[in-house]
Parts: sequence; structure tokens; C-alpha cells
Amino acid sequence: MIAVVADSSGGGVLRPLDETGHPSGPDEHVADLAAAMAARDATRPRWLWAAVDQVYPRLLEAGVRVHRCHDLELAEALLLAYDGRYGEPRSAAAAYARLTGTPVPADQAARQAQPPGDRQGTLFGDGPAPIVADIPQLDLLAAVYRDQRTRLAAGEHPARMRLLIAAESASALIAAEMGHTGLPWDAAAHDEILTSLLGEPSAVRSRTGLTPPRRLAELSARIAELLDAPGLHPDSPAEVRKALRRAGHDVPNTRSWVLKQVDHPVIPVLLEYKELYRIWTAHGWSWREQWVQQGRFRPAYVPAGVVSGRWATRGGGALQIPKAVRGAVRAAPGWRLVVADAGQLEPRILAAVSADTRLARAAGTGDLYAALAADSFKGDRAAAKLALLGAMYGQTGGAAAPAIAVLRGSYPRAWAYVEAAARAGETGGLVRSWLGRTCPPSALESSWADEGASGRSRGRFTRNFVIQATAAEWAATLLATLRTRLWDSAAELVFFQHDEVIVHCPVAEAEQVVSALEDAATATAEMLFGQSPVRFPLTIAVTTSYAEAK
DNA sequence: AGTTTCATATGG
DNA sequence: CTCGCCATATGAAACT
Repeated sequence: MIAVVADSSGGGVLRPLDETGHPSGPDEHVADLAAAMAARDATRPRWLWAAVDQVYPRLLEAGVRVHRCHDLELAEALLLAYDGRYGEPRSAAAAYARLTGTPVPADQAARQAQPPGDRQGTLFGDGPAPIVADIPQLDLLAAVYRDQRTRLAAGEHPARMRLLIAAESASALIAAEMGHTGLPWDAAAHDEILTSLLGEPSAVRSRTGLTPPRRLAELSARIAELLDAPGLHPDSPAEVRKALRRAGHDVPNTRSWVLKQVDHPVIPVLLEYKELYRIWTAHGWSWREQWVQQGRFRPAYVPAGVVSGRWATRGGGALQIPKAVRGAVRAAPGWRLVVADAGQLEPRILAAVSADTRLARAAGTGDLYAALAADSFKGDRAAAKLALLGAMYGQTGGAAAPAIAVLRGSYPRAWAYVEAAARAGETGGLVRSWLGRTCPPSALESSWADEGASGRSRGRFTRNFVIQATAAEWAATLLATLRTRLWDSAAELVFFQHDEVIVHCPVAEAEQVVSALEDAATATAEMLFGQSPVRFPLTIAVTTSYAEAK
């Protein structure tokens, strides 16, 4: 392990540490930190630093990648949460301050307040010093690391927490790399899609912005005509609702599924308008102008940005790319997109963590829902799926209720697992994922009057947390494993969305990438769950366009 | 005029 | 009495 701090002129100091966090050699001052790190990374040390998002983007710009790291800040967040101290400052400096009983420096409190992903550049180059100024920075990093090591060992499953921290740190490297690399985005293909859906873009700029393309304008006029409401704005729910009421249809809101139940000639037109309007505003020409440069879409990924440990993104709506525009994601000439999707991930996770023998047997097949249906639902696959989703989300009523009752009777251990998580939440307790991510405590803001309702809502949250958070760490481990296996190839990880990953690679490497994915999935299941009968099959497509996957 | 909330869409 | 999880992003509407 090598602890690293940078100075403001591109150099820095390296300090070799043994695995316990004590110096194993002299400090080394280097003038070109990126080059020095690149050279030393050949032996695959674990780099110890305050936070990936402070340091790594600058290294990537210098063309340097590293194999492994320990991100003190992400680890601190996990360890604090584990002790039920979710909201406390998690920077390395704050951790050091807690450790030594000194106050957290003001600039660190400020960093804490910044949204993640918006605070790079404080370790290299300008900006405030990232860590306490009056003690040598490497001492601080090492001290916090040693403390984290002790706290980690005190937990119930140290090996699992160690894996979680490693996977989380790797996720942070990957997120930075992915943001740097970008998702191949073909502007011409995007144009073709938009034009075929929306018609020619309007060249006219009104005071309020761009006027709608031809097809939207036509639909808008047609809607106004059918509702006998000249000048109506179809994107204003209030106006639409008023016009429908005049036409004899009183709807509570204008959501698609509500409108679908109304019998009026304007409805299909309105629904089409809503769909196209959405694409125009969220992923149309203006969006591309803002987010796509040199043929790549570069959103900012925020690993563990969601309480469950899923990634979030800041800007560009990267995790909500509509299916209709995915044809714009195209491989470079001579390259392919390898699109892999972990099907039925969450129910498989439930089978693995609960060790419900019967559910695990179903999860040992390629189609868990079908196996479940054959086993207990008289062949009704849809009912089996509803039952599992209902159980994982805490649904109690509705059409799924009978199916949930069947699940409860036939798969008692799986049922008990999510029920225990729900009870813990309802009674104010904390729950943990398989590897040890702990849910945040409840906000404690509810009044006595809605205590019951908020308790049940809290129960649904914790019930789902144990599954969703474990699924997220499965995916993070897969990603980290895959990255290692692809290290020496030209392949680039270009997209990740909860249970789906896209690799961009030369045609000649596609087969190797497919194998790497399959190996990584197998290894991941083994690392998390050991010898479990549960399988985690990937659906893998080698294509030139994201739209062709699925 | 700027900021916050609401309504509605997208994704898993 | 009600009752399905986690998100981001847009424009309209409401608010300061």
C-alpha cells in the first residue's frame, strides 16, 4: 500500500505502508506525481488517498489509471453508518478530527456540504488544502486508515466489510473512468431518431426558448381542436384537466394511466403528444448540445450516491435514457458494444441472502419466475413475479395479494427474511445489506398522529433496503472484477446502470469481453455467497447499437 | 425575478 | 385510514 498526497504543482509525496498502515519505507518526494504513480502501479499496490473524486480525474487527464485504491471517505461513510452515525462528516480530515478529538476544519465542513461529484480538484492544483494543515498529511491518511482497519475488524463480518470497501473504492475508480471516457453517442443517428419521431426541428427561437418541432406542433393543434380549446397547452396539466372536464370527463390528474381509462377521441393524440414531448425536452437537440461532445456523452457518475449504494448521476439523466433514443448509442467503426444485463437480480439476491432452499433451487435456473411458477403457482409466471416483487416492496393489497400469500406459505425463509427487515424498520431499528451497508436511521420528524403510517413506510424502506443494497454490491463487485479482467485489453467500460453494463471494444476483442463478463459474474457470486446454488446469469449481446440489445 | 414544490415522465 | 422500493429531470405552478 502506498499513501499519496499531491502538492499544487503536479508533484507530491509517496509513503509506502504495510498492510497495518505503518510506514514500510522512507517517504519519496516526486516532481511528476502522475508519472511516479504510473510507474509504481505496475506492482499493483493499493493506493491510499483521501477520496477518489478529489484526485483521480486529474490523473486520468494525464493518461494514468491505477489498479486499486482505498478511498478513505467512502470507507468512512460505510463505517460511520455501520455504527448508526449516518449523517456525520466523512472526509478524511473529519475522520481524523474525530479520532484525535480536535474540531473539524472549516474548509472540510464546506466540502461536506458540497454535492458529491462537484468537488474535484482540491488535491491537485488550486483550491483549499484538502486536509488538516498543521500535521503532515501522510500521517493523517495513515492514522485514519489504521483507525478504519480497527473499526472494520470490530464488526460482525470483517471479511464482508473489507470486500464492500474494496468494491466501493473500485466503483469510484470506474465511475471516474467512465465519466472520463464517455458513452459513444452518434449525433447523426440521434438526429435520425428525433426527426422520425418529432419531425424537422424548428429553427425558430421564441422569447421563451426553442419552439416545438413540426410533429409536436401538429399534435398540439389537433388536441386543441378535438377539445374545442384554441391555444391550449397540452403540457399544462391544469389546462388539459379543465378542457377535459368541459368535454364531460372529470379526471383527478392527467397521468397516462388515468387518461387511458377515458373514452374520448383526444386521448390517443394526447398520449402520443406526452410521449414525444418528453423525448424532445429530456433527450432532444438541446440536451445533446449540452451533454454530448466529440461523439461521447459524459455524465458525472456518483458511486453510492443513493442510500442503497446504487450509483447516482449528476446531470444529463444518464440513468434514464429512454429506450426510444438508445439507437444513438453506437459503437465506433470496427468496434462493438457488449451489453450485459443481470436478469432478475433482486429476487436472486433474496434467494441467496435468505438461503431459502426452495427459492434458491428456482434461482438456480435461467428463469427464476418460470421455475417458481412451475413449483408453486400452477404455472402462472405472472403471478409468481407479482408475488416476489410484492414481497420485496412490501405490497399488502391489490391484485398481488393472493400470490403473496402463496409465496409466504411456500417459501417461508425468504418471506421471514424480508419480514424481519420490515419489523426492524417499523420498530426504529437499522438493517444491513449482506456485505454490511447499513441503512440510514429514520428522520424522526413524524408527528404522533402519523406515527403508524410512517412506521409502515419505514418498514417498506428497510424491507427493500436489504435486497436493493445487496444487489448494488453484487453489481459493484461484478464491475470491479470485470475491470481487472479487462485491464490489459483495449476494451473500455462505458456505461453502468444498476444491473446492466456496456463495454465498448474492438471487434476482435468482443469474444474475450463476453468471457470476461461470464467469469466475472461467476466469481462475484462466489465472493459474495460462497457455494450457493443461486445463479446470476447475464444476458449478453454483442451489437453495434444499444437499441439492438435486449 | 429567483426559488421551491408539484405533476409527470424516464430508468432500474 | 392507508398501504409498492430506489432514483433524476423537466416545465408548470406556487411561493417568496
